[in-house]
Amino acid sequence: MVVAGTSATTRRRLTPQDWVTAALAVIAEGGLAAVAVEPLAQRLGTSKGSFYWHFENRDALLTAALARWEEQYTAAVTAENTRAGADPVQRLRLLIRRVTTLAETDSVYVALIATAGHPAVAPVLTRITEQRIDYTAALFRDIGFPAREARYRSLLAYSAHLGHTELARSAPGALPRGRADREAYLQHVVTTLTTPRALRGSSRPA
Amino acid sequence: MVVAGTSATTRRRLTPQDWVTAALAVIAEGGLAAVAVEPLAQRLGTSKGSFYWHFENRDALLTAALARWEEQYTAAVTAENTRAGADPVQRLRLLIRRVTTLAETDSVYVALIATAGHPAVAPVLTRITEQRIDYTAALFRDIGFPAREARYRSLLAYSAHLGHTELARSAPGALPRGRADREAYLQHVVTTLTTPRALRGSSRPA
DNA sequence: GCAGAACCATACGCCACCGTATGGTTCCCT
DNA sequence: AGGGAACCATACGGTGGCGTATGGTTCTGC
Repeated sequence: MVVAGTSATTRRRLTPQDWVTAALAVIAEGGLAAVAVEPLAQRLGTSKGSFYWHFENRDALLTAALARWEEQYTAAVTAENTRAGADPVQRLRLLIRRVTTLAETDSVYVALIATAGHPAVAPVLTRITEQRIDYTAALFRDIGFPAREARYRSLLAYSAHLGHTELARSAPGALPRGRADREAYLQHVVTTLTTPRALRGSSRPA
Repeated sequence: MVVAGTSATTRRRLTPQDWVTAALAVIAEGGLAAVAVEPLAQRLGTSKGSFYWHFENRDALLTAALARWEEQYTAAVTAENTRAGADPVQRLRLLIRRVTTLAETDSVYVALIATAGHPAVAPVLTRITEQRIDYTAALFRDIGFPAREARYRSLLAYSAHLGHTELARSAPGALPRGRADREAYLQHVVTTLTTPRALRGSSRPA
C-alpha cells in the first residue's frame, strides 16, 4: 500500500465522524427514520460490530449527527451574513436570498422540520428557530422599525421562509419555474417583507 | 340488551368508517407512522381480524383516511369562505384568519405536511396546495393586482401560512403569546400581505 | 329458527430492525 | 517480534409490526 492515513477512498478503519457523515447523508435522502444501523453499516461497507464500537446506540449517532449539522449550518449562515457589510437593509436582503436558496439545497434541514417532534430534533430546531428570528428581528430594528413591528416582521419573514422550504418539497410545481421568474419572485418577496407600509391608518387599497 | 343499532358508545360491530376515524385520530397524535394495525385494533377494542376484513391492507386504510380528511378539510375552508360576501378584500382577510387558526387546530394537516414525501400523502398535499394557491391568486386578482403580482402574493401568503403552521408546532414559544398580541400580529400579517406597495420604482426605505 | 353471510379472535410465519456476545483482525508501541 | 488496545465480523435473541389462515360468533333474510 502506498498511501496510509485517513484520506484514502477505501479506508480500512472507520471513525465516528464517518458514521455521522453517512447518517447525515441518509437523513437527507430518507429522513430521520432512514437512519438504521444495519443499512448504514452496509452502506459503509462494514458491519454493526463497528458501529456499536463507536457509538452507544442509534440515538447517540442521531444526536451526534444533529449536533454536527447544527454547528455547520448556523455557522455557514451567520458567517456568510455578518461579513456582508454594515448596511442592515443589504444584510437582510442577502440573508433572505441566501436562506431561500439554502432551503432548496439543504435537504437535511427539510428532513428535520419534517420530524420536528422527535426528542432529538426538537431542541435543535427550536434553538435554530429562535436564534434566527431574534437575529432577523434585530436586523429589522437596525433598519428602523420599532421593536414590536420588527418582531412581527421577523416572524412573518421566517414563516415565509419555512413555508417556502415546505413548498419546494411538497409542491415544487407551484413555485416559479424559470430562472428569471424565480428571481422576480424573490425580488417581490424581499420588497414586500422589508418595505415599510404606505399609509398608516387606512391600509385599504383602491 | 336494550339498545341496538349503530350509535351506542359500545357498538358491537365496526364499519370501515370507524377505522378511518381512528386512523385520523392517531395521525393527529403521532403522525402517519402511528397508523399501525394492531395498536389501532387495540384502541378500538377489537383485533386485526376485524381490520383485515374491512381493508385490504394498511395502505388502503391510509388512503381512505386521507381521502376523507381532504374532503372535509377543503370543504370546510372553501365553504366558510365563499359564503362570506363578495368583497374580495374581506374574503381574503377572512381566509387568512380562518386558515391561520385552523393551522393551529388541525393537527392532521400538520402531520401530513411532515410526511409530504409519502406516496399516499404527496398527491393529496399537492392538490390542496395548488388549489389554494390558485384560489388565493384569484382573490388577489379580484382585488386588482395584475396577474403576475397576484400569483407572487398568493405564493408568499401561502408560504407564510405553511411556515406559521410549522412554527406553531416546532417552536410555539416564538409566536406571539397573549390573545391580544396574537391578534395584533395577525393584523400585521394581513396588512402586510394585502396592502399594495407604497412607491413603485424605489422601494428603499429611509 | 336456521342457513349463509358478515364480522371478529387467535395463532402463526415473516421481515426489519435494535442491541449483545464473542471471537477474530489489524494496528501501534516497545 | 509480540502483546495489548483498537477495531470489526458474525451469530444470536428480542421486539414490533405486517399480512394470512382458520375457526368462532353474531346478524339477517327467509
